[in-house]
Amino acid sequence: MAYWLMKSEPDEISFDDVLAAPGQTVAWFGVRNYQARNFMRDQMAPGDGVLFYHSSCAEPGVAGIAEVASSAYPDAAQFEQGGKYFDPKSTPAAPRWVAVDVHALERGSYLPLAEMRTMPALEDMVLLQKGSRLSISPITAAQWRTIVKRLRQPA
DNA sequence: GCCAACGTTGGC
DNA sequence: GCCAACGTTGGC
Repeated sequence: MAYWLMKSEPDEISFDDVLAAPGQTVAWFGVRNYQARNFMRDQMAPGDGVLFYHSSCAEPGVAGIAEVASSAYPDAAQFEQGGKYFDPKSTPAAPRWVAVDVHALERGSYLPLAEMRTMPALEDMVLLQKGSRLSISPITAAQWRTIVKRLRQPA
């Protein structure tokens, strides 16, 4: 059982969008970074905890709690010629990029990035390190507990 | 819109 | 294999 923070631009897919999706589940595709891909391919397993993070928006932060709902499978978007996520170097026989399904569980009271930066228990988070821009990053069990507890506090 | 930081590409 | 140039990310 591992824990992850996954970034999404809410203009594209917000946590509420996932809650509203059939089965409260969406495919997490379009990752085009090897480190993030390797986490999905090699380490993610169904049931892993996910913090759903909103990036590139007015107030970045953690919007809700989710879980990994599948193991990694080839990202279909890499084969869609002309599409935003097309990769000419990928082939169906040797797919380069993978996706996983993510299932939304619980919307917390929003935890802004600015507040995360004030929490000593979170100072080692990959997300908070200078220059960090990984779209998927591992978090520790202790960080997970701290954030989930905070998300569950009434606003 | 700016810009720092990072990842990738490609010439050599 | 080096490294400069370029593209992208993402907070502010």
